[in-house]
Amino acid sequence: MGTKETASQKTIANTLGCSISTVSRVLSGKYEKYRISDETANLILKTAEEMGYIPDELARSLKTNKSNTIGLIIPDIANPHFATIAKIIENEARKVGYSIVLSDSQESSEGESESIHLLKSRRVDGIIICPVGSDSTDLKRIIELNIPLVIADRIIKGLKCPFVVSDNYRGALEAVRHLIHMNHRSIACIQGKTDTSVNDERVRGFRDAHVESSIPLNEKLIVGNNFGKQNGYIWTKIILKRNPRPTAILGLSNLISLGAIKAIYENGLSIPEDISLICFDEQPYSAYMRTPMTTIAQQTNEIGQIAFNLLISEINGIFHGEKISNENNGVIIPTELIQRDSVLKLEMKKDDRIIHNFKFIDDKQN
Amino acid sequence: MGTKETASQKTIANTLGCSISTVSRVLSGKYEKYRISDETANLILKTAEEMGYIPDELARSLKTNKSNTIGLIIPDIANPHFATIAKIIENEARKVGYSIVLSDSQESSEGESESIHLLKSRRVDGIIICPVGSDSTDLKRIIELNIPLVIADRIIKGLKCPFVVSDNYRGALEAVRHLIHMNHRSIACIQGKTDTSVNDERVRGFRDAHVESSIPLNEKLIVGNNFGKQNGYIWTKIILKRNPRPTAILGLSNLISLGAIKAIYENGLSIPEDISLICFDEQPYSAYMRTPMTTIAQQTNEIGQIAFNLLISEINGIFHGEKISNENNGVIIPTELIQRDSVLKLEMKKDDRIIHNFKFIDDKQN
DNA sequence: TACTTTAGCACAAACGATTGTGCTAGTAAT
DNA sequence: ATTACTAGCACAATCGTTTGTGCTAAAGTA
Repeated sequence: MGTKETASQKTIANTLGCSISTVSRVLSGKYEKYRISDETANLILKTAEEMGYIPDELARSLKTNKSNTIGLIIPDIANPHFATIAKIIENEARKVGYSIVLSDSQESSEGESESIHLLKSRRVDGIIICPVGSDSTDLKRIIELNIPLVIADRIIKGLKCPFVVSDNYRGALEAVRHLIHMNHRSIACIQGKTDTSVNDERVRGFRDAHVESSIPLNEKLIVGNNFGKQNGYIWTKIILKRNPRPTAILGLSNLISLGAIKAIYENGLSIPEDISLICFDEQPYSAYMRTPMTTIAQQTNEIGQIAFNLLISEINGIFHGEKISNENNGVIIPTELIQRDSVLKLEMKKDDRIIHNFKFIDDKQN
Repeated sequence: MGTKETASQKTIANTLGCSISTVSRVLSGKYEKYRISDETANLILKTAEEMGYIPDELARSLKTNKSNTIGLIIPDIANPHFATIAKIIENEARKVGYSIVLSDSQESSEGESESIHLLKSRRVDGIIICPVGSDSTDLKRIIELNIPLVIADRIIKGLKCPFVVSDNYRGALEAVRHLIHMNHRSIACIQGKTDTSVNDERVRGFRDAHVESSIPLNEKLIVGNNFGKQNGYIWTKIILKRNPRPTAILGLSNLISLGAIKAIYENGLSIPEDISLICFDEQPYSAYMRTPMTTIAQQTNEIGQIAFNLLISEINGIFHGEKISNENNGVIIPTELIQRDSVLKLEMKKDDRIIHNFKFIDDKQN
């Protein structure tokens, strides 16, 4: 029971007795170029308004070969970090007339492949992806098809495509430096999903901070395998049983840290008196925890903003025939260590005194 | 420099010397109905594979008048509550072949109008909206156009359209009952954006809880005007100066409560010894705050799930010519009070003893 | 042999827009 | 009066699909 048939240029042309092309030119504002009289133009504009004309973007895209749509693939949109990135991208995109097709890959490679396929079908003008793993075959295919692509939040090595990430290496490095500065010598690292750049860079920072201070690194203190709360909980439980117990934990994600906190409290210990904790990802509540958390903050807004800008450059570049992307247009955003109360300054033993002679590692990335 | 021209049915037909229609029928799996020989079919399938054929959903949609796309309008995708809803909807949608076009209305009516217009242009098959205000003109127009619509998380009165919301009234009612049960008699309510159903229902619950227990309600203790952190902070600061100071605060959003907590600590007070606090929205960190929070949890996943199911029903209903929506297919999801440590049991004065004779209000909604 | 049936496909018209080109009538120029 | 412009629009192809219908040749029937 269609109350109103939706008006098309055709309907307008028919009721007015003029041709579709005239209607099109008026409605798209190009009526001067094609010398449509003001009279006709106004008439068309008026009836279009009256009939509630809404341009069909699908038809338009089909003809112009531009969908004004960008695909966004996110591993978990419920994660505030990604949600923030998505928000910025959506807001920026809308300002310049793009819509966002959102895909949640659910941290799985299959989901990611599926999403990519979907977006290709929908002929998006470009794709921003926070990739799930380190496999680049799908992404390479996108590039081969000349679909503008930018990678956000995580790096995939060997892929010629612009990217933007936090300086995860330096973030971890500085966090551990701080721990060492507070005289911690036995630091556990609960990591996230291995083989992702985010995780591996953070672990690398963790390692190098030990190396530069000549602190022996106990490999058995690098544990865990995903970014979730469970992982943090389980491994903290295990670590707390170690003898001697580490004096500090570096949690490589916000959720990991939440799990760690749960385990610590469950065991009747307190932070930072019994064990210190630093976690990645500043959150609105970080300051309001039982003990306010020392965190490594990422500039999430900037990541979103830059990802979008990079994509627009790609789109325009490709659109004008010049492919501008190369390996060098990657952007690395610094992190910031926010010190609160979750790290305790330990008493220093005499023979440990040398350790403050940091041999600062020259940390080159990319 | 197009390395590969993208293959269309036309290209396939040309290289094979057969007609486009045959290709189409084979690729869409309807070749039996049209008696295409297995030989031809296999040949087409094979070359389609080889040429890397990807169906053009735009063209398909144009022809079939079905975009397999649903529009999702969210006031703030960075808010975990909405992000969770979005996630569920995306995941469910994908299972049945729909893509999501995401719009963030940024809590503004203009943003919302803009989004709606955009989605109409893109010929989405249906829209799920978490509306920003109480204005229904845009939404009415959607319904007039016969575009399937469902409203999630917030209600708009007088709109004939399926919806799903939390039982905000009962959530607040039970929270305040609990407070009263713990002998609080002077309870402040820091509210969110007025004129939204979420807020107004919660305030109504707040009021009725007083009424049913015959507790005098001090209107001056209902303060605030948006769901943000600032609002919670500012009004808590003000309230703490009141004399006598209220013994408890009901925060109508998670962020409001975070602001309230900040203000309370800043003033050197503690929770719950100096003042009790209950907040809406359970969060992953609620249990790990300085004092674990008593919260009113919403079943966010269910909201998303049901919103999606309602939309699919609408889409299928309309698609088959029968409009099934009416005022009665609204779904209300119960909330759950999660008791932790942020509410203190007060000593009861003698003359207050009657108050436990709850005249339970018969709370009918919609 | 002549006629009907059926398998197997091609033709062409849509869907709603864009855009190069062509056509007509009025005005200006010679 | 003829030619030359120009203003103002219409025609028709095209984007990549889908789908109703029509056509041809081989097979079956009488």
